[in-house]
Amino acid sequence: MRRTKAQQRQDTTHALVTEARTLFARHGYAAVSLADIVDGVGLTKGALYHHFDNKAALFHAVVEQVQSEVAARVVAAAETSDDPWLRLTAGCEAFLRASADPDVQQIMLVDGPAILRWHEWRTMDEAASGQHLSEALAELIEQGTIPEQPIAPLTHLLSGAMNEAALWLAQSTRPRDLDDTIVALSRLLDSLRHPKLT
Amino acid sequence: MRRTKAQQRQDTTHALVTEARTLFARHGYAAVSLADIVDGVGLTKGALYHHFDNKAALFHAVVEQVQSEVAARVVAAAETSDDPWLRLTAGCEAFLRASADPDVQQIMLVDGPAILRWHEWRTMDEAASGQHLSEALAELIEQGTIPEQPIAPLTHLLSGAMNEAALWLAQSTRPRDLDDTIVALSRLLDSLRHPKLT
DNA sequence: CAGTTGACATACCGATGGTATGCGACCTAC
DNA sequence: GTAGGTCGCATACCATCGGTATGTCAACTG
Repeated sequence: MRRTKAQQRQDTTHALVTEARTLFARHGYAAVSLADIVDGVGLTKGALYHHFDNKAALFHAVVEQVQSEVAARVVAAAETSDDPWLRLTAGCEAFLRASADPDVQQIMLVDGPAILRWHEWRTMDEAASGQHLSEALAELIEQGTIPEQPIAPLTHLLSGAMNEAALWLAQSTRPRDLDDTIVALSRLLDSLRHPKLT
Repeated sequence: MRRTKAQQRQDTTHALVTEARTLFARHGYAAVSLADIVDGVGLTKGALYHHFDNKAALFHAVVEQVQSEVAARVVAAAETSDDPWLRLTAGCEAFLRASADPDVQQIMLVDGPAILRWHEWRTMDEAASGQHLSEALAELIEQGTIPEQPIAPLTHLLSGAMNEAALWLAQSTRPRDLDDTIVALSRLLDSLRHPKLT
């Protein structure tokens, strides 16, 4: 049962992040104490503070994990097609479905902006799923599918729309709501490549 | 200096809510202690707990105040016209401008969903600005300006888009971003009444 | 194998949200 | 108008929690 130090370090940090993720997702950041987390892994606060600067730093690691998983699912969905437009719509739909996960809900969308100050949260979100969204939009503009326009505002409008929709869907009881939302989102996206007739 | 008890009660609660709002908006909910709040008003925690069940209840009252102000501004903007479509767009634009207020930012959009559990926050937001949005959409469907479709998903998509856009605009340095966002939002809204040509 | 570093545990502290209780000003009933 | 009750608030206190200081034993390094 001899373990190398590097492996031991990786094991404990991973265990802490995993346990923290479970508790944060279930009860919310504020309602989870560090004692709850370390007890669940059979460690003490000394171990936690050896690997993380403070509670927020541990939460940061959890958010990184969750966001990377969401980003992976979005990318996987987008890569199923070569057509930039289909990649955009597929990515958006994949994001909505991924956000149905309660972990994503509470950690990424509810506690994330409040615990990490909003700017830091935005930076992380940008680096994860937001990145692909703005890239997809840029590509569509470049190839002339949607008209020339500033990308940043559009990215935030769409990203915010999907975030809020995901939160709403989480507590919705009617299964139809998910489909209705995807349809409504598709309509909005479609409007980009069928600009209004003036 | 005799005050009736009812007035005294109203005065102190109002003072507490006002002071709490200032501090919550400036430093965020978690960073403000109850001692900070009562010191600023010249009272003690005893007074606070006589009027509010706990810290979250005080925050709830603050959110109610902020949301009612935002709703008032939205309604005022919407009432300038009789045309349902103009009332929708004017309301949306007014919401975006109202959300530029740092109080609205931090309290309503960042801390709100995390402190009040999301469902409660959503209920309050629904009762305030969200109400007018869905009513406006319903009216437009009824009069045939936009096609028949489920209202709830659309409401949440648009509401989320504006919330996120407001947060982004708050830390944006370029003044043009606000105008660009309003334009982009108008495009999305316009797509509702100029459905895609199939 | 000696000395150092790293991975934790233990013990402790200050701050903070929350509670129990006491007191004086106001209000009501007679 | 005054006695008893209620209300508005202060004081004192408690438990918990995030964070720190320090000790200890295993693992690495020369």
